[in-house]
Amino acid sequence: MSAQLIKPATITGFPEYLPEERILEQQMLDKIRAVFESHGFCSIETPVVEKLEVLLSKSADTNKEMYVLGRLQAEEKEEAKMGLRYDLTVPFARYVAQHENDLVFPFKRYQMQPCWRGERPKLGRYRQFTQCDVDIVAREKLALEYDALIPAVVCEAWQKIGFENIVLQISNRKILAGFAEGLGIEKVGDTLRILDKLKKIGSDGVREMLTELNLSTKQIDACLKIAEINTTDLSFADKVHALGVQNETLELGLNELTECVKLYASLCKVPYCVDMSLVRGFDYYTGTTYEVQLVGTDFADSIGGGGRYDNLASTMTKSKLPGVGMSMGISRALGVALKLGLMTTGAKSPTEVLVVNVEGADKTKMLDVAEKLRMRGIKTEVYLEGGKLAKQLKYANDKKIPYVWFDIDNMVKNMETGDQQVADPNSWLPQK
RNA sequence: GCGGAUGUAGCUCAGUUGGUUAGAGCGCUGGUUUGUGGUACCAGAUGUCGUGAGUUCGAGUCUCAUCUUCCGCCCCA
Repeated sequence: MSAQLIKPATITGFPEYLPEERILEQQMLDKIRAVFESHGFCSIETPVVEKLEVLLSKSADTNKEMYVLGRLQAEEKEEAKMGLRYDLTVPFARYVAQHENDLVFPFKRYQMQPCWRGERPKLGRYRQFTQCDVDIVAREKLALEYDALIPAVVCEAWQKIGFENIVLQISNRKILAGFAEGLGIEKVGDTLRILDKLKKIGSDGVREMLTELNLSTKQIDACLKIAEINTTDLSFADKVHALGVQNETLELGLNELTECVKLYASLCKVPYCVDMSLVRGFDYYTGTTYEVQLVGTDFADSIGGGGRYDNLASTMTKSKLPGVGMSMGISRALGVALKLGLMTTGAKSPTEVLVVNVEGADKTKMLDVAEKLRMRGIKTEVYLEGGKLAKQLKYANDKKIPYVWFDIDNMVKNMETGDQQVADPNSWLPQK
């Protein structure tokens, strides 16, 4: 009779959590939300699906591992016209362009939703992952101060959810771009992309790739020199100037970054590191760029990043809508933290109190006790079916429920210490 | 998509030069303990050895194919 059982399995890269992991994630999301809202950011959500023309509007790079969507009933040759969002920034740009007349600027929003990329999964890299983005978008001109505010808010959020040991990497694309221009390099974009790999492939690898780009040895030497600049104070500007390249964009970038870093340091105690090789993959960034890195672990990838984008919506509206924002890679951070033992899971349910069914107990009274506790905000469940007390206590223990209530004599048992004492359901409070 | 590995109980893994009933720890179930869990002790259950074919008297062990997962590249949270 039994046909071959289907092996229950998720598709690699699409994470799903056990209750205790999900509780951790929920707690993180709640705390992040609280931080964002404390700074006045409002929440929006956008559809998981966008038109391909929107998704590809700012990076026509079809090399990006993007999921496209079609219907099973579609005509055979019908071309895919929609896809799953790749990040939250591009849909946000569309949102702002579309609803421009209904929004109040500068528009401050946060968004916590999943994104999809068809990449090869590995530790901290998934095909579906949740991002928490905060962005500020203005009309015409967005003050530079916001470039400092955004990382301060994001770093505060990271700290609130238990990532104390982090560093903010910061740079400004105008510096590297202006520098390259000043050197007479034509393929500025490609050059920056290669320099971004410095930490990963080393100076020899970068030199090799830049040589393939037909840069002169002199140009390559200069590029490597600037990309290797790495400071934890404002001295980066002097170090860049010492390389002797003159360029207007370069100067603008240095001034912006100096102002930004100064303000950031006064807003936030999370250490920063000015890293000239930081460019980031998305080509829509036009100025400040950030990455958040875990320190003291083997995990080298960033857990978040972002930057300033002055023209993100330019393909969708004639209005000028400059913005700056950052993204927190919450799935990655959680996955890595659990894997590296930076965090451990706790309870398997939100229950704070389990009302147990002692033999001879009055079920109405049990439910009444539970309701009294709930009315005061204490999360309470009732072991209605009864049975052996040992089994009920094991249930509480397995789920890591901190308190058990014996309604028959109004005793509360602390499951951690084993202490038991008489309590009044109208006034008792769990110790947090 | 390309390159390199991996695959044995729910989990982490052992399994000698192919040899008969495939193991450990953890977890799980039950008991010691008729109102008290978590510790301890005792007992027990569990596997088409990833899948399919081949070599062989005999395959978890060898060969081929296929799939899966993992690690790089690409890309990036």
